[in-house]
Amino acid sequence: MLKLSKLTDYAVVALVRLGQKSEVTTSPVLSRSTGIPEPTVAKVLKILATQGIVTSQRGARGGYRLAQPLEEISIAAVIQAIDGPISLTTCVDGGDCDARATCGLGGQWDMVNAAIRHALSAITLADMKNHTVTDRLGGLHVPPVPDRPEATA
Amino acid sequence: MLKLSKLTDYAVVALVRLGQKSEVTTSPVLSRSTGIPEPTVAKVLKILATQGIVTSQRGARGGYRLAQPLEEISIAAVIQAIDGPISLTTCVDGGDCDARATCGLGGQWDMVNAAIRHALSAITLADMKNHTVTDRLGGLHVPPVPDRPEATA
DNA sequence: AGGAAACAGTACTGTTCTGGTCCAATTATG
DNA sequence: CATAATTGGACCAGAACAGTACTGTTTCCT
Ligand code: FES
Ligand code: FES
Repeated sequence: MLKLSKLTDYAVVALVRLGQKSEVTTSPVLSRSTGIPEPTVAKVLKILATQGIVTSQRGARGGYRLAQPLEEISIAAVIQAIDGPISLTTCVDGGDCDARATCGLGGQWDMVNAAIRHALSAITLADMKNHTVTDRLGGLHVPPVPDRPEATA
Repeated sequence: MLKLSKLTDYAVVALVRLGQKSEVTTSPVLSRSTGIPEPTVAKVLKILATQGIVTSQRGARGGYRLAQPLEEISIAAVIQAIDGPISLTTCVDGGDCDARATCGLGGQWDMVNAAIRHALSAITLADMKNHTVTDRLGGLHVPPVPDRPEATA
């Protein structure tokens, strides 16, 4: 459905909230603060820790902290941390496609894929927090769209 | 994984190949021409027919034909026909999100979502065929990313 | 008219992936 | 040193997806 997992959405929310705290924060605290179920936010933070998005402190009095400021973390980074690499089609980047030889459209998907990746890389968590996404989107608004004839059912 | 279904990939391949034929073409022929397994290409074409992307001719000597020229069919249209609507997060467009009230970042995802949708709408199947995707991509390359917003924390 | 070719629709099955839960390892505290 | 707090990693259930198979309907050719 071309949708990213709910975990990724939660990750963004948790990270933005975490960026507003200056001290190490535990999963339960973030859960209450964001409204995300506690086990889920815990899992998300765990994954983000392995990917280096946040740093973790084990043991009592432990918790999580951002490894980088919000401005340095892009949406794409979060998506890749949770959802895995951004690959629109399975063919890109050496996927095992049966029709690779005969499909005809060579690395065209790679281009589209790279475009999406760039777009998502341009938006940071700070943009999400400050609601300045619209501002950033001016760059990727694709003005030259002459006509958009939808499928006439 | 932020990837669209393999069926969608096949759909694009089949449509491009179909656009190169001027006559009605059958599923088996398209299968041999593209390398996609015959049952799969049949299924894809069936779906595309219901969505009005292609027109079908039943009976012997039947087959499929494009309902519109390749230049008029956008990638987004194909994706929506096969994969369903493009909604990056479940929250957009009235999804049932538990943390809707507390998540803080309001409709920010909607903006990102709309940007992706626009980008995919700007690329047509003809671009895929003619390998002119890179050309179109100039519009959504997001050059203005130089300035990082100041840390408000 | 009869048979063959091709699409239409449905249903089924196997697999993958997501989302969520549980228990073990680790560290500060008293 | 014992305890409590907190992360880390493994595990399991559910859903979504891809692929396949079958039956029915329509149309052309003989
Ligand atoms: S490589 Fe997968 S369809 Fe072309
Ligand atoms: S509405 Fe779903 S996380 Fe904000």
